[in-house]
Amino acid sequence: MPALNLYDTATRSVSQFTPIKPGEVSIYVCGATVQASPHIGHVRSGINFDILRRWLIKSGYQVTFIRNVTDIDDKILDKASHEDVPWWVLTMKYEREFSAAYAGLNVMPPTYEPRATGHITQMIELMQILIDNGSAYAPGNGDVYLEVRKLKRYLTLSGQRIDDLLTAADLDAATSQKRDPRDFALWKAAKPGEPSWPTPWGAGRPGWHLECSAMAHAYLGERFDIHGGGLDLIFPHHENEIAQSEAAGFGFAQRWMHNAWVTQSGEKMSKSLGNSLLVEKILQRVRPIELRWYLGCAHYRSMLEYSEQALDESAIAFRRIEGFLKRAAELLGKTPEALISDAFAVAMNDDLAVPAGLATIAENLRLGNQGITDADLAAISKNASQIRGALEILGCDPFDSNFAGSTSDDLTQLMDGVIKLSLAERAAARDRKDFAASDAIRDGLAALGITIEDTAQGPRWSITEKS
RNA sequence: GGUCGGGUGGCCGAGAGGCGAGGCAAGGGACUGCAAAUCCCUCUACACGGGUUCAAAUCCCGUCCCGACCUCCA
Repeated sequence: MPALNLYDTATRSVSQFTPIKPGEVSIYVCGATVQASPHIGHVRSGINFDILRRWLIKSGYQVTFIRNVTDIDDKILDKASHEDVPWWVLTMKYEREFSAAYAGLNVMPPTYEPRATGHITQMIELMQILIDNGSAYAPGNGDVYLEVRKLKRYLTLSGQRIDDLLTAADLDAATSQKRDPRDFALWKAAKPGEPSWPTPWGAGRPGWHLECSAMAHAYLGERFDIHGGGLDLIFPHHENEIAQSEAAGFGFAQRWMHNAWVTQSGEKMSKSLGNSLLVEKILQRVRPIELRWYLGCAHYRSMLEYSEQALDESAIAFRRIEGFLKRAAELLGKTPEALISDAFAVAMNDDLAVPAGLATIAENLRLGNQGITDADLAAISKNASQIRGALEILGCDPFDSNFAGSTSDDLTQLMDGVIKLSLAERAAARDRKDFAASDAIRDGLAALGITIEDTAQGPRWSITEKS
C-alpha cells in the first residue's frame, strides 16, 4: 500500500506524511466560535477532518485530535449585550447546538475539546514568554501586542508581504498604542461591563489568536503534526498563531490543512445566506447520514456548491448503496464486515481523494449487485465488505449504531411476520394469475410506506425512504 | 492595490502532458404478468485566443469571467 500523501497549505503541494513520533499523529483543528447555530459549512469542516482522522486511525496511527471552542470574542459579547443575557448563557447554548450537530452527523468527539476561557492561565504564561523575550509589548493600557516586524518569519502561510497588507481603515493612529498598525492584539484591555481576567499587564480578555497557540501547546506540546481549519483562517488567524508560537520558541505545526467552502450561487455562505442552510433545517429534508454523505463526497479542498437538487440526488445515490448493503446483509444472514479495498486505499492515500474513492464504491456496487443476481455469495460478501469499509471511513456506515433507527429488532420481527402473511396472500393471487388482487396487496402495503420487490430469492420488503 | 484559488458534458464531480474517473439524468436493450430492484450498451467535455510538444483539459503567454483573504468567519 502506498504511503499517505497530504497537501500542505504552507508549501502549496502534496507531500508524503511523516509524523513526528512514529505511529502517533497529533492534530489541532480550529473549531467554531459559538455565537450562532451551526450551518452546513461549519459541519463540513468537522466532517472533512473527521474523515482524515478516521483514515489515520485505519492506517494504524494513534491519533490525538484537538478541536477547540472559542467561547469569548467580540461578536459573542456584542450579541450577548443585544440579547441582554450573560455571555456564558449564549456560548453554552450554541456550544450544545454544535455538539449535537457533530454527534448527529457521526463526527467523532475530539480527544479533548478545550474552551478558550478555560485556558487563560496558559495564555498568560505564553504572553509572559513573549514579553520576556522582547517579542511582545504591553503599552500600559491593558492591551498586549505582538510586534510583527521583529519576527524572523511572518506571513509564510499566506505568501503575502507585510507592506502590502491593507491596515484596518478604522484604526485611529492618534489613539493607537501599537508600534505598527500591523501588530495584533494578544490581549485586550477590559472594557466596562465585559468579562475580564487579571494579568500582570492589567485586566482584560484574550485576543482571538492567542487561545489556539496556548491550547495547542497545552495539549500537543511545542510541535505537532497537523493544524487544520477553514480556508478563511489562513490569514490572519493561522499566520498569527504561527507568529506567537514561533516567537515563543516553539516549533508548532508541521503541516497545514484547510477545507474549502460550501457555497451558494458561487459565493461563500454569508450570515444572511447561511440562515437557510442551518444543519437543523437541512435535516428536515434528508437524514443525517445522507447529509454527511453529501458533505463528505466532495474533495475537502474543493468548493461544494450547494443546491437542493444536488442534495436530493446525492441522497438518492446513497440510498442505492445502502439498499445494496441491506440486501447483502439479508442474503448473507449477517452484517458484512468492514474491509478496505486496495483501490480505496490508493485513493485515500492520495490527499484523501474521496471522489476517486467513490468510483471504487461504484465499482463494488456494480459487482455486488451482479453477485446478487448470480446468487454468488462470495462476490456479495466481498463487495459489501469493501463498500462498508469505505463508508466507515466516510462516516456513513448504515450499520453504525450512531445512525440506527428507532425501530427495535422485536418490532421489526413482528412486522416481518405480519407482512409475510400479506405476501403469502399475494403469492397465491399471482399463482392463480389474479394480478388485480396481487397488485391491490402491493399497493396497500405501499400506501403504508412499505416497498415490495420481487427478487430471484422471492419477495422482499423494506420501509420506503421518504424523498 | 497585494495574496490565493477556480472556469470540465443536460447536472454533480475527479484528473493535471499520451488509454475519454465516477455518479445522476437521457436514449436503447435484458429480466419481469406489471411494477420495483438490478445488469448491459450508447451519448454529450475541458472559458477564449495564441504558443511549446510527436502528443495539451493538463505546460507557457495573453484575454475574459467567477470566487476567497487582507475586518469577524468553517
